[in-house]
Amino acid sequence: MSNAKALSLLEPADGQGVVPCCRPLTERPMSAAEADTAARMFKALGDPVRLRLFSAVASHEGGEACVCDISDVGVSQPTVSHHLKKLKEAGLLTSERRGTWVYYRVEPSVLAAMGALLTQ
Amino acid sequence: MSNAKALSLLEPADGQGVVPCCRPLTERPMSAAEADTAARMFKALGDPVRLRLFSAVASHEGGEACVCDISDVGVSQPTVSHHLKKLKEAGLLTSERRGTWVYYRVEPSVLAAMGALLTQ
DNA sequence: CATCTATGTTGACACACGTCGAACCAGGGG
DNA sequence: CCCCTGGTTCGACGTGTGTCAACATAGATG
Repeated sequence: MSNAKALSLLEPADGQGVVPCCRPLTERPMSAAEADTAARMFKALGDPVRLRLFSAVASHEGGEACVCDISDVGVSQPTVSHHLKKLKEAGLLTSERRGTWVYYRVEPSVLAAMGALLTQ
Repeated sequence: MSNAKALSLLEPADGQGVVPCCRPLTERPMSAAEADTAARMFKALGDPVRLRLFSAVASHEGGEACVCDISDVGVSQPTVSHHLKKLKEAGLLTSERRGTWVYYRVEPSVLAAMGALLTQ
């Protein structure tokens, strides 16, 4: 469950954690490496079910949501679990088990980095 | 070649053209319909080659680029053409033939809408 | 321990996707 | 008219993806 920090758009900060990077993709042509990591995150949001799950977590009060709160998106429960895993692997979400339930929350710096990428 | 206005995140303006819409996906859970159209655009950017092509067009001087200017991304030329078509279908690019060459340019309002979606 | 609820994992399957070579279309010169 | 160059379309092939039912695991609770 350690989330492996994914392959985000983020550079490791000096000591720990991550910092936003990435200037707008309108500024200069992206390199192959940049495109590779960024595409992984866009791809994660490129499925309607995943996008709804991500939005549901992001907009939930307290910045986190239990699976039971957001699993009403029209697909089976295993499918929900599968998509949440994909979002986690892409570095967009983190998860934590507390008692009976598992809570997901968004990785805010990653969201910021993607937003910056699409700024003009 | 009329580009069919795609299924963008954009609402048709009163008279013509499109206007940015879409509040941040952190603001409230996306509906199925919203997620459907937005996911189509994220999906289009979810491939490294397409992302580089898009970035190359977006960052090219004059806001437009001939295919010959950007087709050096490591895949065959038919594949480049295929990806550009996908980006066009997603509403991210438009194309126009002028004489011998075909020029692509980004749909700026769409870029803005996607950026707004990822704002916190 | 037995059992119930909440999630995750596995295996299978149909379909979508990325890629290429070959064939094809559009203009611009000879 | 032929041919060259820039681009798109076609057909095929292997791989990836979304989905589900069935099974497995983690805590809570009796």
